[in-house]
Parts: sequence; structure tokens; C-alpha cells
Amino acid sequence: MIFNETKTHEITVDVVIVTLKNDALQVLLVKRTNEPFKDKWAIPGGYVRLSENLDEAALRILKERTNVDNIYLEQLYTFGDPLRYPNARVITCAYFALVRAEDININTTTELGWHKLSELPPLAFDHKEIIEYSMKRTRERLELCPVAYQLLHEKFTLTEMQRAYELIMGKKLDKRNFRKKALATEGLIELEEFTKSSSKRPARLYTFANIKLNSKRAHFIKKEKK
Amino acid sequence: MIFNETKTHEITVDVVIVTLKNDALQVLLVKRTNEPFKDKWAIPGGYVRLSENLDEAALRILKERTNVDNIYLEQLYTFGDPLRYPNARVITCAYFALVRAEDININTTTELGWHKLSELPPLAFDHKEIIEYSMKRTRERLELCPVAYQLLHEKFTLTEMQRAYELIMGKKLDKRNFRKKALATEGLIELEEFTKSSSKRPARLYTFANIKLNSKRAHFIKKEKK
DNA sequence: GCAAAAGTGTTCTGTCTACACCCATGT
DNA sequence: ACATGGGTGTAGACAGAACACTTTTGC
Repeated sequence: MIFNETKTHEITVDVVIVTLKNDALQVLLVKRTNEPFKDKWAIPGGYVRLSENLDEAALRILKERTNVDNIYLEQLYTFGDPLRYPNARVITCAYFALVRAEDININTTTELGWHKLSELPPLAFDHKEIIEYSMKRTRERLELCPVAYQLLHEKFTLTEMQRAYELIMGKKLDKRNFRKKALATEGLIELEEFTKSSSKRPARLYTFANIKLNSKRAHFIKKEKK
Repeated sequence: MIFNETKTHEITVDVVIVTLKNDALQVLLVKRTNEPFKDKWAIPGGYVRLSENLDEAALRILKERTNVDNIYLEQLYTFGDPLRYPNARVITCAYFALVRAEDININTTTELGWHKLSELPPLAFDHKEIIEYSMKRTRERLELCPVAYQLLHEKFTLTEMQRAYELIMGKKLDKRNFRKKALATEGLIELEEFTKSSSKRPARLYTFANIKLNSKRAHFIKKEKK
């Protein structure tokens, strides 16, 4: 270890929290009340405490902002450009979480709220880059395992699940192919319940068992009828 | 930003440098001369300078230790357990590099040298975990694009390439299937040169064009005979 | 009875796997 | 001539893509 000029480095954790709301992917942003970037929007973040590891810091910050825990949360990437933070050297470890809109109980105010990914306001720091990178990684991840269920209600229809996939992947999917693949996904449980929609044919509801999300590939296991 | 207890955080970059040498994957280690972990081996690392970003820090440290540049280098993961570094809070951003043994010109001494991944000495800090994680990620990556060529000479035989894959993946591969896939890989160039081996049938040599390594998948493009 | 979303199979194409023999060279 | 590694093809299984009509309900 040769150099010793680290005294003014600081390290933060920033968390990209994405949900599905009003048929759009939305990210939780806070409006900054101080310089730098006063009045710009930013993803929630905070300093890492000495007593906690990075995962714990991300979970704590997420909990503080959204009151959500026990969710899919992944370290994304560490951003350390010297100029990313004006007048200081702040290195940030970015985390990413997909959450159910219904699990979140925040008072959305003028300083805290959901913003559609397609209509982002001006963002502080390099947070636009962090959000874009997180969606890229989510797309790659979604091809390997069905993380999108984190966005859905506990019970959901296949059409809702398909819509979540389409929003993340940014393209339309074939209904029959999607359902074939979805039904073969490990952990998907077919319920004997149906939507009681205001009109239209009722749709069967499904739920997800707790499955390992880091499985190499969504495996194809036939489920038996009850 | 709520907390402000970061004064004693320090941030380093550690680089896992792997090469192929004597028919084995080997990692470059330095012997620590100071406490903590005096006389244990460690992967090369150093403090991030205020003026450089994390990639630059990793490249600089790699250059200092190995005199190699212009290589495949990827940020792996940031390790920030409070107890990973005794008596200090040092968060490290781990990088990973595959290098050609022939490109490296280090004086291997009792304090610096290659160690087989299969016979690692006792390591300092959490460096064993970092090395294991880096190999796991390399395996995943290798399924998507032919990064193993970074380990090979500029001109190589398909058997050499296959051996590199087998060492990384940790399993035997079928010769005919491997060659079929390798020959279809984008960027592979078939040369009109052959090994002049001491005995045995000469083997055709190949080389790699500079290709984008982050392509989604090794594409299959037929190459024409010269 | 009609509007609207739910639900359902087959064909085709391409990739992956498994597998055994002949070839070219040096000695 | 033989030992050694170099080099080649095919058949079967499986996954992904394309594609259209019937069913069920509320109104």
C-alpha cells in the first residue's frame, strides 16, 4: 500500500428503487434541499456508517426512505469519478431494488416521490447514469431469473406479469410464448382463484414461492394441477 | 444525506490479476511486509488517489505491479465489511484482469509472484473471497464472450484456447463441439500459419481481431477461407 | 349479442450435446 | 511403422419465435 492521500474521500450508498405504478416503471427520488444541486432530484442515498457493511447501509437507507425491507437488493456498481461530486471526493456504491408499489407507504410530497423512468426530471450528480445502468443490469438479470415478480402484487395474473416484463425489456412480447415460459418457471404457483373484474372474463391468479433468485436460469419444471 | 461519520473510511482498489502459466491459472500475489497480516500474501492493491477515478486507479496499480496495460479489466464488486480490515475501516473496490503471461515482465521474488489458484497460500484480509468471487464472475462472463483469449499468445491454436476454457470453467469440453463454436466466434481470424512443433502434426494458428468484449453473446459468423 | 381480455398448440428453425475415426508429422 | 496430438460430421433433443382462433364474462 503505497499512497496515503485518502483523508478526504467519503463513501456513500445510493439506492435506485424502482416500482411499477400506473402502468409505468417509476423510480423514487428525493428533492435536494441543500447545495450542491439544491432543488434537483436525486436517488436516495446516505453515508455508510462505520459499524455497517455496504449491504446493511443500503438496506437501512431503503428502510428509512420507504419503510420497506426484505426485498431483492443488489449491489450494482461503484461510481468514483473525481468530478462526480462538486468540491468533494465522494465515491458511491450504487444499489438497486425492485419493490411492490403496495408494500410502500411513503408520504409523497414535493420533496419525495415517484417519477416515471420515461419522464425523469433533471437529476443531481451522476444519478441519471446510475439509473440507466441499473435498468440495463435489470434487463440482463431478467433474462436469467424472474425478478420481475418483485414488482407485482402477491397474487397476480399472467397478463400483469407479462406487462412487467414488457416494461422492463422495453418491447412487446408474444402472449402465448410468454405464458408457456412463465408457466414453466420454478416457483410459480397456480392458484384456484380468479380476478373478479368489473367486466371481462376473470383471469387466473398466480403467486410466487420463495425461490432462489440467483439460480443460473429460470428452470422449467412442470407444476401439477391441484 | 443524514449521517456524517465517514471521517475514518478509507478506500482502496485491489486487482485480481490472473494468467495462464505452466498449464494452470495463476494469480499474482505480493507478500505483505507490514502489519496487519505481515508475511501473508495479498492481491495487489493501493489507495485511490483523489485525482483519479476507480478504473484509473486499478489500471495504475496494475501497471505499477506488472508493467501491463491495455488489457481487459473489469470492476468486480466492492467489499466493505467493517471487520475486513483490522483496526481501520477500509472499503475496497475489487477489479479483475486476465493477462497474457508473455506480456508480463515482473521480477518474481520472494515478495512478488504467481500462485496457482489451486494451491493458494494463506491470504490477507478477505482476499481469498475476492479471488473466488472473481473466478465465479469470469466463468459467467466466459459463457457470453470469449474473454479467455486474453490469456493466450497473440497467435494460438484451438487446442490452447480450449485448454484455457477448460481451466476457467473447471471441466473438460468436447473437442469437436468446442471447435465448432470457436470457429464461429466473431473476431477469430484463421491464419495461414502452423505450429512447427518438435513432433506431431502441426496445428493451425488463429488470432483475435479487436472485438467488443461486451457483446451480448459470442456471435456465430462464418469466416471465409483466404 | 357484442366488446374486451383470457386462454390455448403447432410448426419451424437453430443451438447444444453426444459420440469415433482418419490425418500429418517426427522419430 | 508407430506414437502423438490435429482435425473432422451427424443425429437427436431441446428451446425460442412466429402465428389465430375460441372462451368467458359484464354490459
